[in-house]
Amino acid sequence: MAANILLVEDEPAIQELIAANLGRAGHHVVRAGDAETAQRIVRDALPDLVLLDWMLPGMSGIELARRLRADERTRTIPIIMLTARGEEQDKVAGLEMGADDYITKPFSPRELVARIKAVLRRRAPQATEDPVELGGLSLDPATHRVAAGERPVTLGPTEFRLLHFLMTHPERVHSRAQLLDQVWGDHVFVEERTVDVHVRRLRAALEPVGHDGLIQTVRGSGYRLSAQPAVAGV
Amino acid sequence: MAANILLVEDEPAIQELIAANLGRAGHHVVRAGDAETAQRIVRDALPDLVLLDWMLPGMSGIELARRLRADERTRTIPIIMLTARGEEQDKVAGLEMGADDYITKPFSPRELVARIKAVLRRRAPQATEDPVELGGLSLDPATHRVAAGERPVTLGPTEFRLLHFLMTHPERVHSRAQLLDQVWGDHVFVEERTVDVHVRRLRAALEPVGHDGLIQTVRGSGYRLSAQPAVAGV
DNA sequence: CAGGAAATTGACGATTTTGTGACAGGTCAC
DNA sequence: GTGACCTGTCACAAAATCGTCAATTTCCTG
Repeated sequence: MAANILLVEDEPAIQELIAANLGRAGHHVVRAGDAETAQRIVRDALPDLVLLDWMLPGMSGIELARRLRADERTRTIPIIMLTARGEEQDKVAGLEMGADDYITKPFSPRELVARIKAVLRRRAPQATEDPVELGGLSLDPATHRVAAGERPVTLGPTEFRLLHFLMTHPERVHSRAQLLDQVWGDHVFVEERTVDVHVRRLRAALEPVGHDGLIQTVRGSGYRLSAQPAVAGV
Repeated sequence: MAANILLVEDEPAIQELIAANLGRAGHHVVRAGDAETAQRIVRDALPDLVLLDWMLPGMSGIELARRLRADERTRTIPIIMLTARGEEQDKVAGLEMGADDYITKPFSPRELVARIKAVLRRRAPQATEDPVELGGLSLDPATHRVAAGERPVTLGPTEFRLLHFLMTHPERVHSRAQLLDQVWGDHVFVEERTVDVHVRRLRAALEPVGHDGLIQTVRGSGYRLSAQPAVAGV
């Protein structure tokens, strides 16, 4: 249950206190004093969870949260907000922004650790930065490129993440609900049928480069990416 | 995705509101106004999930949660806490107690339904995920594939579940009623003859790949899957 | 060997699930 | 601004699957 946690907090004393407690709980903590630094660290280190103070000098916490949610690589990283008492409207804004939880200062270390545990438990591990290759189709998270042999494939952010997940978990059938969890993140509320639409868009992008049978429909269950054809004819 | 949900809430108005929303989402809701009643219902009905208000007359929600976690049979039933704003310390206790999630009042029906779905989903992966192999026939729930040696077999969802059940319970005779319970679910109302039809469809799919005698009819009793020939005679 | 119960089979309409095209908002770079 | 994406949701079309029935066939009993 140990995790890499990025702590974004401008007050040194509080930063120290929290870091000490998280360290004692077995987590590895990286700290940032402002949102800009935090943003860079997130991109570089892709932590498992971000503990985010709402009141920051410069870019606000809420703005940082928005940006993390806007970037497809960081979209699914859980965020826990730290808010001062009485900033009710901020909480609402934060939750709408896609924060997974919030905690009001002052809080007990015990509570903080418990919430982190709960949030992490909700999320399945995934997302590597390594390039993936499968049946002539290659995808590189770092450069954000997809290619079928020589020919490049252009995808929207969501289709890219969807394909990335499918390629890193091939052969297996994924229900629409699981795909929503893994690709969209479990804090979003979207219709399951939305998955169908994105699968269709992905198929449409893959078909002209000769990968039409790649994503298969398993009726009643979900979708599966497989190099093998769904049925071997004859 | 429909589930049996136990709602533990003492305030009639809220109880009504939540129950209505869950009902609309396709869940079957049983209600309890206090922890003692709830405890009895859990033991009798073993619901799929417990929605538990923290503030209850008599035994508190937290105490109920503790007892559910202490009992072997109820230990794995997911619990979602309903808390009022500001009951911070209770949340901590609840999460440490093993609640799977919590939601703060007031909440939107949509969010509640979404969280329930998420929790049930996480609980979903069962031990039924293991591949089965029997007499040259293999079935893998994870990839949703069936193959006789090299040759793939295509099945509809119901035939797939039927074959899965038969392969995990081979050499035993199952009555039509038992098969309906196990494969269709014990709540559906379908004719027993329907089982015959699906057995036939399954046989039809298995026969071209050399597994014709696999599913045997036991006249007057039901069906049996066996690698052994039906009769030793002749 | 006849009678009848039990099981198989083919057909068919109803239902469920998935594919598709369109559309209204929203975001972002210019 | 504004125009080029991207997204999530619909409504409808297309396809696959389901459950039931009635006609047959099989099999046991007496």
